Amino acid sequence: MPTERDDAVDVARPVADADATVVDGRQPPSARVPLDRNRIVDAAVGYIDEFGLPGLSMRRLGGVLGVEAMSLYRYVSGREALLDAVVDSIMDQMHRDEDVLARPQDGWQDYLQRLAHGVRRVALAHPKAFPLVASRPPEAPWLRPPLRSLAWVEAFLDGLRSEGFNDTATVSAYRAFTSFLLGHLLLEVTAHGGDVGPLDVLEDSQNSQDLGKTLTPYPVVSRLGKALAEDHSAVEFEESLEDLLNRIALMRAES
Amino acid sequence: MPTERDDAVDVARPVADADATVVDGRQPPSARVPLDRNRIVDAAVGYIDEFGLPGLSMRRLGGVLGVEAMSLYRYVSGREALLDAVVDSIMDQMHRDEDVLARPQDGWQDYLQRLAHGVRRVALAHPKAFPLVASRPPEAPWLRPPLRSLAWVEAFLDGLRSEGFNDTATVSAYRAFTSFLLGHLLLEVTAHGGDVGPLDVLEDSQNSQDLGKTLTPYPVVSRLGKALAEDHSAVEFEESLEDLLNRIALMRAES
DNA sequence: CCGTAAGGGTTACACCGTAAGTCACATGCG
DNA sequence: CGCATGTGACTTACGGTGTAACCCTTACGG
Repeated sequence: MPTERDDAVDVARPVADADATVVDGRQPPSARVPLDRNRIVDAAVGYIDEFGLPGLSMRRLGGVLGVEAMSLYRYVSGREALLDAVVDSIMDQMHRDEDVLARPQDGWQDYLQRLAHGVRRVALAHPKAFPLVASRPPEAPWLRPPLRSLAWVEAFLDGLRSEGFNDTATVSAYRAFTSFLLGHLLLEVTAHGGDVGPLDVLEDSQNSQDLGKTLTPYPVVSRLGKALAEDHSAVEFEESLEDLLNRIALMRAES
Repeated sequence: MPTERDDAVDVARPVADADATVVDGRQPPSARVPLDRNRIVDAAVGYIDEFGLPGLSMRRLGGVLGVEAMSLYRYVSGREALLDAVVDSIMDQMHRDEDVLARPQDGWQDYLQRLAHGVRRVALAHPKAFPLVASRPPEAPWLRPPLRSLAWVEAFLDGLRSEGFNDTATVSAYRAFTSFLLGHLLLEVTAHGGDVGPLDVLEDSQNSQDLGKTLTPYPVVSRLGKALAEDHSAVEFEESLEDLLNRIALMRAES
């Protein structure tokens, strides 16, 4: 019994409702254009890139896809799983972008350089999404269900093993490399407006803009503020990466 | 038209309704024990430490404090502000724990060691909360409203300035130090059961535990899994920190 | 004794994730 | 051809969330 609610629904109803009983007979065979998991995940990534993670809801994502929220549940088991898939998708983007994950060919140093820059490029391409990636790392796959973005981990470990790293050196290098990327890119990305705050997207515009010289009890901070805000992090990334590679070289030698 | 919904509200109504008018006359002066912002924030920190960030809701937090959710809004302007306050509180805990933030006395190297270990101790003390801290760094205080955990930043910058670092070296050191801590501690903490990021799942216990030898298409990962899961990260922290200090020494010299 | 304001409770609303049921159509089989 | 079956999307419904707006009780200063 349809109960005819006061129908305040003002969203655009796509199609196929009011006249379902009429002849219609107009649709070519597959008018349904079934959505698939990839379309959903891609839409989610796009939404996060544009509006940020907090605004992403199942209903809203459904709206983007011209579909009711519940339809998504046929392809993703829930919001959490969707976010996992988003993380995976972003990480696998490296694989598509170019051969970042290919076995080392010019020695492990260049290999790690490629890897690092690949990840950095991905992070900067999705500043709003990267904190999400960072906050759910490969999910300790060696315990529990597994399945996060293991292709990356596998490529790293395998690549180093094939370059003369023994097991312990490989593991140490993995940890050093990972934490380096995590720290650097998180910092870089949040400086670039990658926020995690829930729904401030709309506008926070000007309030209390008369902070001309409001009392800041932190003199050094306020003096160095401009310098801190500046963005030569690309250079710093390069330098830190070089140091990291030196350290990894020591690990390899010590093995 | 209000339509008089079927009013099925069956929640337990607590107290203080039927007999409010009676004499009572028993309460000593301040029976209300007014809650204040600190009590709220502390309760929030405690809740996150115990149950994780995702489960924290205003109503639940109110319940912990024996208060209705809406009463919290008199002290914190909303959930987001509350989380900001939690981050601040955790960061300021360093200040209380001991004199981590005191000006350098044994040279800047020992100062930075103290700082690093102070932060690490805080991170390990609140593994469930640290990802939250990491995901909202000092909020680029030099732009916009400011006010995150600037005491820490100020201490760092001031400490280094007083130890012969010029401005650019100080800023570079700050960035290197911060990203180092971010990366290392995030990794360490999430390995220790730190919860996932911003606003996520409540609880998903064991499902599909029969992963006896499910097909893992990642041979190296599964072989090195045990080693990756092991936890000698304290040692690694120490070693990486030492290398970092060397790098910072170079920055100081180059200035 | 009466403002008056603060501390807290109560109601209401829009939105969220999602379990469960339904309906339209495509495709198989007899 | 008719009918069973399955699939993909829509609909309804429920409990939970953050929070705006209002109400009530108490404390206290005049």
